[in-house]
Order: sequence, then C-alpha cells, then structure tokens
Amino acid sequence: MVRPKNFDPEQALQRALHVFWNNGYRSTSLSELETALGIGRKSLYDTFGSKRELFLKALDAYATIRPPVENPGAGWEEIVESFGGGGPYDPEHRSCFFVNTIIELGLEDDPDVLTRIEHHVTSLREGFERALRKAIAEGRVPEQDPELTANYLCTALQGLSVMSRGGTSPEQLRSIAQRTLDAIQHP
Amino acid sequence: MVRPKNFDPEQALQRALHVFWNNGYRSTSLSELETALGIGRKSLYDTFGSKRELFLKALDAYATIRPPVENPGAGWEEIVESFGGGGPYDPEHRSCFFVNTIIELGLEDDPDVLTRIEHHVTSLREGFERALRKAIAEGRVPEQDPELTANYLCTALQGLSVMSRGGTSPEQLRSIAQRTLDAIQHP
DNA sequence: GCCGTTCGTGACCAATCGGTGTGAACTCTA
DNA sequence: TAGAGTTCACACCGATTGGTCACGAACGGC
Repeated sequence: MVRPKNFDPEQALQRALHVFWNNGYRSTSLSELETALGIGRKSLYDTFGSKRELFLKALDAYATIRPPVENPGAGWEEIVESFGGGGPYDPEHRSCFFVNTIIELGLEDDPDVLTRIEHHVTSLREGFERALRKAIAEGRVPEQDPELTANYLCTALQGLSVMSRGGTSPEQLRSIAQRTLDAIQHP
Repeated sequence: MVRPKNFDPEQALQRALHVFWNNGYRSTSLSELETALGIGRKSLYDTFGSKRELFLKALDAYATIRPPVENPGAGWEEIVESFGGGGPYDPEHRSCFFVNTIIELGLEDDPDVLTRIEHHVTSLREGFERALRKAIAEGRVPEQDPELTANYLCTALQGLSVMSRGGTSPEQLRSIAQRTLDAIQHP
C-alpha cells in the first residue's frame, strides 16, 4: 500500500556523515547534501527532519563505532590498538568527527551537540582508565594515576587528529603515537 | 587635508581576531563584524579589503605572538613555559586560533591559509626541537630523538587546545600538561 | 486493473550572505 | 570661510542560505 523509498536511508546517512565530517556543519549546504546523498530536498526533509537533525543523526552514527579500548575487559593491548588505526591515520586527513565538532560547535550552547560531545569524551576517558587499571594490575605498565593518564591519552589522541588534519603523514603520526605510549611505560 | 578615521584600525583588527577566534571564519558574518568592530561595512572594506583579507590579517596578527620556546636561546625552561600559559588555559575555552583554523580550513586547498598554518606548525616544531637539543646538551633532560619529541610536544599542545574547547577546566589541563612534560624526563 | 497512498522533482519562500554604490557629515588646507 | 578630500551610515545588489509546497509519477492492496 505504500511506495517504498528508492534510496537506502542508512546509506544516505553514511554519506551525510562523510560530508559533515569533511566540511563541518555550517559549511555544508543543503544543495551539497542533495547531490552527495543523491536524493531531493523533500526526501531529505521527510526522512531526516532537517539539516540539523541529520547532523545529529550523523554524529550518532559516527559514535556507534567505538575504539577497542572501550570494549569490556580491555587492557594494554586495546590501549595500543586505539592508537593503531582509524581516525588520525586517515589518508584523507579528515581527523576525528568529534574533534572537528568540538572545535566548530564546542563554544555554542547547543545542548544536543554538547551532550553528545561530552558523552564521547567521558566514554573514551573511562575506557582508557579502566584499561589502564587492568594493565597496571597485570603488571603490563608501571604503577601510575589511571585517571590522569587516561586524560593524557585522550588529549594525545585529539592532538593526533589535529595534526592529521594539518597534513602530517600517517607514518609520522604513528611514530608520535608510539612516543606517547612509550611515556606510559616510563612514568 | 584628510579626515582621520574615527576608529583605531589596530584595535579593530584585534577585535576581529577575537570574533574569528571564537566563531571561525565561515560562521562569522559581516553584520557580526560590523557590531564587534563598531564600524560600518564600508569602513571595514575600505580598511581591510574584504572579509577574507581581514581573516588573513587576523591570522597574521595572532601569529605575531609566539610561544617562548621559539625565542633564540630557548631551553628546557621555555619548553615548560610554553605549556604553562596562554591558549589552552583560556577560561573562555577559545582554544588556539591556529588549531581552530586547521580544523575548519585545513582540508580546503587555499594556499593563503595553508601556508600560514604550515609556517606556524613548523616554526613551533623547530622551536621545540632547538630547545630540546639545548636541554639535552645541558643535561636537563635525558638523551632522546629531538625531532620526534618536538612533534610529540606539538601534538600534545594541540590536543590540549581541543580539550580546552571541549570544556576541560584549566586545572585539569595543567595536570595533563605536566604529565606530558614528565614523559620527556623519562623517555 | 483500479485507486489510495506515498515519493520525488522543481518551483518557490523569506532571510541572510558577502560585497558595492551613493550621498551626507566631517576635517583640514588654503 | 570656501572647498577639497575622506569617512561613514544606509540602502541596495545578486547570490545563496535553510526550509516548504504543490503536483505528477510510481507503487501496492484489493
């Protein structure tokens, strides 16, 4: 009884994510979204509500993929792994979508965006902290303040994202990441 | 023979810098600049050329204040000092203007912006590297790869900026910065 | 095969964008 | 004080913004 959409909303959302990821929220126009998603403006509004809601949905879609360090039972291996692939090493230098959003909208008092940012950062920090406690307990890394070191790792990860967006090569970023991790082994 | 401007261009530029610093380039409208600078649109264009040129001038004005680590003869003290004040600890959480610009315009292929970004980053990295060599030679820090550690410090500084914009308190940032510096003492 | 429902194209909306032109107000030289 | 030379407030420009609407096309249940 209903005519099915002749586009895949999930795929369209993924495409929107990548457009926002590249250009940010403000710099992305509806025309750009139309062509990128391959759908008309009406379909876009019927499906996603508005540009703003689409952005929030894209943020949520991005947030579903979490670094391995947030896995239950994560330890030293997962900490290393979190610095091993993904965001910062993107050859397209897109950085981390959350980092980009923090810079663009962090000062705005938009609760919908801010709570998502905060949730992401605390989730990452808690993941690091839990993994660090385990790594310390297992004797994989020396005794140290897990909370402080978790903050240190979050900061380093975000710094790598900025460096990536700034044009630093993946190889160089990896060596910096390695240097960051080395610091934990010698507190 | 000429009627003097009844505003101070230098002060206006400083105000423009702070507006761009807060909101970024795209999100800043001419109307906003008019009210912030306290001058009309025509005066703005007569004095600064265009919105884009004003932005570049603001970037240059910001770039004139350099961290102490770039001073000639800088050593370990200046490295510490570079992590001690300024950008990241701004109670208004504006981050570093260059970091914001890297995120907003880093992927654009705009030579005027990109060269400024690159110049800033390399100048900072070289400052760290020089200071590190001196610190190592003076025995203030253990032997280590100065180039790698300089990159590590740049990354950390940019990470601190993002964290600041994300809402992290100055006190917490300072402890993270301390943790970052500690890592150099134990490579 | 018909009909009600949904989809999507394209025109359209007011608002705002960056940028320009005009003319009155002002300051200084002569 | 006359008038040259600038500055600046304001209106205005076309283009583009995010968002809406109406209508013809495409579909599925009966």
